[in-house]
Amino acid sequence: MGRKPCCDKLRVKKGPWTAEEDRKLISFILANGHLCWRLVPKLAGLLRCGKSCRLRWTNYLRPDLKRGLLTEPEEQLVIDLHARLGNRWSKIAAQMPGRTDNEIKNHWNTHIKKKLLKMGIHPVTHEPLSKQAAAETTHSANISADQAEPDSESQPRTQGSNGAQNRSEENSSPSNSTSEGPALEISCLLEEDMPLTDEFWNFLGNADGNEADAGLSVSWEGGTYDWLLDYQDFGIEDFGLSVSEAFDN
DNA sequence: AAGATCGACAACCGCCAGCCA
DNA sequence: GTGGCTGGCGGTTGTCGATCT
Repeated sequence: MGRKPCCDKLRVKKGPWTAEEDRKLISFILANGHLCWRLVPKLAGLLRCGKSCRLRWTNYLRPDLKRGLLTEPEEQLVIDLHARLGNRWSKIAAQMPGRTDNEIKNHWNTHIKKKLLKMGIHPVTHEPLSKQAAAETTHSANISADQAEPDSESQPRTQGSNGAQNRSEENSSPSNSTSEGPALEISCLLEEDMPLTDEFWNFLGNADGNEADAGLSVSWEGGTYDWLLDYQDFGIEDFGLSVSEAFDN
């Protein structure tokens, strides 16, 4: 297609972020907002592509992120939402303040999927496995145990038939074939997306040289932002301050 | 104690949608 | 209407610590 890469790959660093890079990114974004992500690494003095900066910020550095494993109620919510929405992790994450799509996706793949299989529930259709097995017996006999794991996600990846395309297929979620049980319980949550993100960015916008206006007085002079880096380890709740409270002030 | 294997999660890749000139 | 650019998404891979042999 001749599309230009999002960055000059030859001069871009890849791999795990260092504490120094994190500091630079946090410092820049809280001082300026993210402007255009493509410009962020340049202006912040980072040898990363804008995309990488955006991911690092949204998935790891954002101060409103919760850290640590999903709680039981959160896990149940993920299962319910997945039953209704399928692999639309961003939509699922939108219903769970402080959690990212990446985090939920990882947790699904490493924990919940196995948990559901153990419980005899198909992780994709949310149907009982026995029912699913009956439907698949015609072609699963020769497949190894791993491959036999009923999982549409392990189909050969054909770009264009993946999640990106699902986004334009509003009713492609597995819930179409399931009973309404959990889906009804959460239907009220799906009326509209959580507004948290916008408020958060408004907050950052206010931080444009005048943090006090945002209700949170943060000193960036002299690089005193260690408190923010600490969120990575403890989560914002551990400071006795919820994000919504911060916005309300 | 050392190497092999596994599991969890951070990060990357490639695609699409939407915006704008 | 068209093409380029950016942000955002989901799938996949890479890395590293934990556990096992």
